[in-house]
Amino acid sequence: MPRLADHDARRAEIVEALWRVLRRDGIAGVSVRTVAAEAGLSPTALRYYFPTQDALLQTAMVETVTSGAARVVPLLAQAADRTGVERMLLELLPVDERQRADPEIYLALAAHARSSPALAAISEETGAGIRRLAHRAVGILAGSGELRADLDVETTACCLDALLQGLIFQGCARPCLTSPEEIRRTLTGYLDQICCAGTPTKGSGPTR
Amino acid sequence: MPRLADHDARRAEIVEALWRVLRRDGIAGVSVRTVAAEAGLSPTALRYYFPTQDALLQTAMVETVTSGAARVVPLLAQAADRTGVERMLLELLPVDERQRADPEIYLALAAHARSSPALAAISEETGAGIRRLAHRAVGILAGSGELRADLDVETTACCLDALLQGLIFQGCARPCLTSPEEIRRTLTGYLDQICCAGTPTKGSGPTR
DNA sequence: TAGGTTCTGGTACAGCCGTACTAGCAACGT
DNA sequence: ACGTTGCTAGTACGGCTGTACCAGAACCTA
Repeated sequence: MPRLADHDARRAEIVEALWRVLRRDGIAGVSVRTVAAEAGLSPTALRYYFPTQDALLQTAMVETVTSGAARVVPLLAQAADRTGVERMLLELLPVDERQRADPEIYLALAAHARSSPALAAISEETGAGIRRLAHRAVGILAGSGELRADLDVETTACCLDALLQGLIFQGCARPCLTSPEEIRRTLTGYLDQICCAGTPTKGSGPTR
Repeated sequence: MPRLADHDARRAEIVEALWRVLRRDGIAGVSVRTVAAEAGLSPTALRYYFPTQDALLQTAMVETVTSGAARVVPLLAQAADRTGVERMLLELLPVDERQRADPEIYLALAAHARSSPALAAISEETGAGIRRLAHRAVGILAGSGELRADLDVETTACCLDALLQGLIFQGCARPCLTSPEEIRRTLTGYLDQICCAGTPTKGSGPTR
């Protein structure tokens, strides 16, 4: 077996090229040829690794989601109070250039879901994941006693879920209107709303 | 001057055809030909009213936004307390089939903004409009004395803004996961959170 | 060195895209 | 009745799309 190139590494390179094109030109700019050119390959070479365009888009979206999950899950595991919850949730939001990529790609592909049932399924599943995350977050706050006693856990989790998705959407679709600082401030503000006033959480504010 | 067809009516028909295609097949299914066929016209006839595809997309998006605004603005004008605010905000969310159309179209076009600066501008402006609306809503609650005294108006408005956009995104992008009842419940739940517990708001408890 | 496998570049095919042109139809003013 | 004008259908062009085929280069094994 000659020319044993690392297939997974090659696929990763191609997916990253797709991400670059996607962020630069939107989903409309993504084609087999443009992505291949971005990756420095011929369309045929790309097709060797991804037999069809839909497969490419699918793995690109899955890769994006798992990338985000890889960042969040460890933080979730070690989060035990509001400070930990806030740190974890911030990792999900487009608050800096590095983290901005994932949601942007995710949104672009989610919008394309009507054209591809596979993408729709991934999008739905991602949404469910964020919802679970919101539930876990509220559960942690309830467990640590920081959640206001008069709040329903279920409803609060739904609110947090919607808030997160809204911040993601705003931060990606309208970066000019929504600065990272504002995203941080809004998340902190909401946690202030749902947490007991007695708990001194101000320390979690200045992130710098 | 013969055959004096009502241009505006014709344009409206075409825009509605575009909406139907957009909701059925996503932005990828929208082309001059498909929209023309949906409207029962030849591509040439369509081109007579919209000289270019971008113009068509632009007016479709503007029309969507103004359609939503036309529903919300009167409700905003007469909203003086939480009940009015809630009614107004519900008009903005995809809680029934009729109202689902606007946000769906808006989202699809917003996602396409990277390919068209004009769409991006409209999208940004729409976002600013929703933000203003959130501010007005919180302002009304503050004016009626229903807003919790310990809450910052500015921060609460940002939270409400993000929550609304999140609900819109969820309701449109993942209708299977987010039922209209849940959207209503989440909005009510959030208003419960930011309003004084003392104020007896209708059905603010268990929605069913 | 010969053989066999993995990989890649070039080329080709339909098909759809946006846009443009041109001829012709329908209706109104005169 | 007739020309003028508003409007529409047909057709065509170049370009880009996804996909497919095929010859050949690169490399390991023997």
